[in-house]
Amino acid sequence: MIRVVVVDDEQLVRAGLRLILEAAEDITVVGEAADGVGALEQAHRLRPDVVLLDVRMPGVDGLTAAPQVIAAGAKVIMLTTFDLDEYVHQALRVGAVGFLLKDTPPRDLAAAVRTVAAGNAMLAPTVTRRLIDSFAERGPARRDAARERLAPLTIRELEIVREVARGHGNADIARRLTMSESTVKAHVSRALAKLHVGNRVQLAILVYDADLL
Amino acid sequence: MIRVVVVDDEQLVRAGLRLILEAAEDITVVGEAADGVGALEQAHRLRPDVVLLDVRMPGVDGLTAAPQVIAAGAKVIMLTTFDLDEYVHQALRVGAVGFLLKDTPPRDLAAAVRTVAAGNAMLAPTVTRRLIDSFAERGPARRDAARERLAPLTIRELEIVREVARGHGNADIARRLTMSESTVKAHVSRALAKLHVGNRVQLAILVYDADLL
DNA sequence: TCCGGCCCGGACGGCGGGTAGGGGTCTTCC
DNA sequence: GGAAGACCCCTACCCGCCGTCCGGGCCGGA
Repeated sequence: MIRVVVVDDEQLVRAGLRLILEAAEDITVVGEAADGVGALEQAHRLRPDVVLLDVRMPGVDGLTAAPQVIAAGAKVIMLTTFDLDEYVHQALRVGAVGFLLKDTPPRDLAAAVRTVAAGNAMLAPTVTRRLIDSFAERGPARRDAARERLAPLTIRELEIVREVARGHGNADIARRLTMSESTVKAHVSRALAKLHVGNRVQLAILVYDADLL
Repeated sequence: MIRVVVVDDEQLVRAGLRLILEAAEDITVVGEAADGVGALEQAHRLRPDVVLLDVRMPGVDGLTAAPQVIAAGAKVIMLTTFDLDEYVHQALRVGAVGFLLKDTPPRDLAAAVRTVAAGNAMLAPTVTRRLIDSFAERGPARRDAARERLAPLTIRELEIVREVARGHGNADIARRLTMSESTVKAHVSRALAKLHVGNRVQLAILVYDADLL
């Protein structure tokens, strides 16, 4: 049985959600709250599997409450009437695994709760679309290309180049890796030659593109 | 009526998909193909709204065919038995707006076709989950923070700092922006002071995080 | 044995970063 | 209207760090 808490400032919405969810035999609504504070309190006291959290609410809103609710051990599905980019970005960043519009059909809502409870994620189709778009443009296209370029480097060289990309000077790197500054210079120099770049900034750019922190 | 083409190397799978989709009254399967070449041919000839494309196929597989199918004006939903990260990344990068596993229930499959035809996107829950994860860690969190840090810079300083982040030397920058090398150095120096960083590599890192190319 | 990776030293030229200051425009305040 | 000040852009000069080139030594594996 999946235990759910619904949080919304409008009592009518809460009632509607409860009605929809209770209709499913494997879901039970164990609590309600009208704002972020109540949500957090219920999350700690009732230990629900899933919390449906309205984005906008008077007092502490859903977005600010979400991180702590998640920390309390619950999966969070955000609910909203409008899927503004700002909301979505922030919600997903703080760890929400669902983002639905309030016009979601009942059966999809129940399905979302099950999906999330199972450790997966569920987004409204429009949200999914935009998430894919933002992923595609920033995709791992350059990443693979950059890694290809970094391939000829030896282990040690790569290690030093990563330090370079962190913005450290040669002296710093020498200290961190406990070696002579001359050695660091030699490694950097050979890396520059292998990668056909002129200075350490371009070195850092490559490491950055390759996504190696 | 949503016009669909199904592409899979196994005839049995194609028949199954056709059966499922034809059961929906607003969907009609107008064509089938067994590989990427056939998919592209059908896409051009039949102009379907949606193409269901198997990832792995003998000959030209779905991933390589997808870009051209999309270019032909169809929405693409990728199908696969295993949701390997590599597949997902590549598929979404080339413009697929759906990614489903072959164990997707019939009604979800039809729903996915409708969703995609409406211009939105539909992913398998497990895929959505991992997409969110990769978004959260690489999200616009640092971007905004970095832009905040770069705020105190003047227009000109920012202009120069961006050149720095491209890996250009001071002399290069001076030539590009038609000013003295001394001037460039001064700007860089003041930028370093304002941002409280020690060298130009860290400067480049900030610009990179801020996503200003 | 030779080869390749990893480590070190020294010296040199050039680039990078700090400092000081001149000229320009705009606001503020008398 | 004019002076003071703030801010930005530009420049010249000095020095430390970076990058290169020359050495060389130590190890592991083909």
